[in-house]
Amino acid sequence: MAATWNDAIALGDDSTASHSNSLVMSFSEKRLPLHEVDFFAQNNEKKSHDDHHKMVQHIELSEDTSLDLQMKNTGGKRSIKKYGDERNELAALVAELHDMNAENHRLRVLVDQVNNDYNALHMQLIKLMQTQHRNRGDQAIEKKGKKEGMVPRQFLEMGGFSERDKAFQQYLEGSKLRESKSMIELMESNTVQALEPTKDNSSKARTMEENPGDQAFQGCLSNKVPKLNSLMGHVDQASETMAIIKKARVSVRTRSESSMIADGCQWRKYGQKMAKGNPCPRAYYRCTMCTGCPVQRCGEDRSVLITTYEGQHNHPLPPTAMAMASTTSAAASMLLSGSMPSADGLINPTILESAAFPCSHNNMATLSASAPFPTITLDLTKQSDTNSSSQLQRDQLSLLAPLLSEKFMSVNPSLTDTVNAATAAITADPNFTSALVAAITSIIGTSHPNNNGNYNTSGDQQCNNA
DNA sequence: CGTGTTTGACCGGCGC
DNA sequence: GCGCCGGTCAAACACG
Repeated sequence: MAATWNDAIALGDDSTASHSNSLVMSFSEKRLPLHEVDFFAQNNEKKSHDDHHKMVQHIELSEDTSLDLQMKNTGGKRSIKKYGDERNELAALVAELHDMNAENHRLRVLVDQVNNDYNALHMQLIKLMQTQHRNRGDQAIEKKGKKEGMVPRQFLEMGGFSERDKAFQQYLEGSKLRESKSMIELMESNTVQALEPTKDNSSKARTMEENPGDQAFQGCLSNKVPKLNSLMGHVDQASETMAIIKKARVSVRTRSESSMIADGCQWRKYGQKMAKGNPCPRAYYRCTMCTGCPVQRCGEDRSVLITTYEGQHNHPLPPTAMAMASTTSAAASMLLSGSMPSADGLINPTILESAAFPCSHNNMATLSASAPFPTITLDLTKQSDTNSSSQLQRDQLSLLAPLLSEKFMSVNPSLTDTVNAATAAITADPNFTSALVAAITSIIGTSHPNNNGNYNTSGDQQCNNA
């Protein structure tokens, strides 16, 4: 990584007087990375203004682990000096460098493994929720969600990610890689077991107590075990989580003459109310592409159309609606992940409420945990040009959906402060929200000519949900 | 006649 | 307990 040379190395040109680029490398008491050494040589080459002379300085490790500093001059190779006194020290540094590289590689493998495992578990959780969601009636779920309200923290978040972070942090604090690996494996096994409602949780807890090697992991869970157990014992946890997802809202603000947003879905108006403080009526729509689809929304204000998506489609969507649906769904998932309570309890809603995302030049995405349900708002009204330079197509927008989730995960080093994590998910990349907004706007812009505010009622879209 | 919209009534949550 | 308000229901109506 870095070399310490106490001796001044003078590389003088001995052939031509014009090539007086005496490279004086004074590294006394100064550590320079290798790339800086190389840059130093190249910079000096530029100063020479001599194109015929190409000087490449490199450090190579010979078979006897000696380190030679060589200079290539017009193809010639000349050994400058050997530093026998420094040989052992440099060799030790190189060995250390190799060790650190190997350790770095192991860390990369570990991180990749953690990410892969998390993704796999995430998919497993989604499948489980979908399965349970199909088995149970939507009405039962809605009633359940209404009665029980918010369920603390997504289950996978509790058992998996945050604990893995702790394990990784413990590794960084000096513990052995093997220990953290075993911890992670243990966490994953517990997470998987937690996803299986048939497991005996008490026996699992007993096993953890009997195993002294799991003390660390148990300590990690100590403050969360009540919550964990309370959740693990419930068969309806997936349904409850599904209810939360259904209640999470993604709000899109657009400027539109139409009373509806043309996003490719079929909407049926089932009510209209005059909202207090708003002269414009608020209309309520349901997705009619499938009976029982939980996605609903309302729009208000004539100049600024506010479309609020609530729930997730439980049926296949046409390509025209896929992009918007997947994006809003991912945004809702991200919102839920970020709105989950911390270890100290529920997040103070005012924190989320004030968590405005300073994306780009203006706040285009805002988080709101104001009652009754957490909402993420994408403000497209500040987009001056609906056909922005991004011009993302629908399929490209669909790629943004997993990006939303990945963004959240990648910048989520610790869930002890989930608000910061959710905020960082978007603010980490200033262009991300801009691209998202541009993509949604492009969809709206391209959809209008076909729909003209009236959605197709011909029923050409099939629904496989009986 | 089928489908979608309109609109007043109804219900439940929430604050005072 | 009461009233307000948001959300939903359902009958009446409109339209192709």
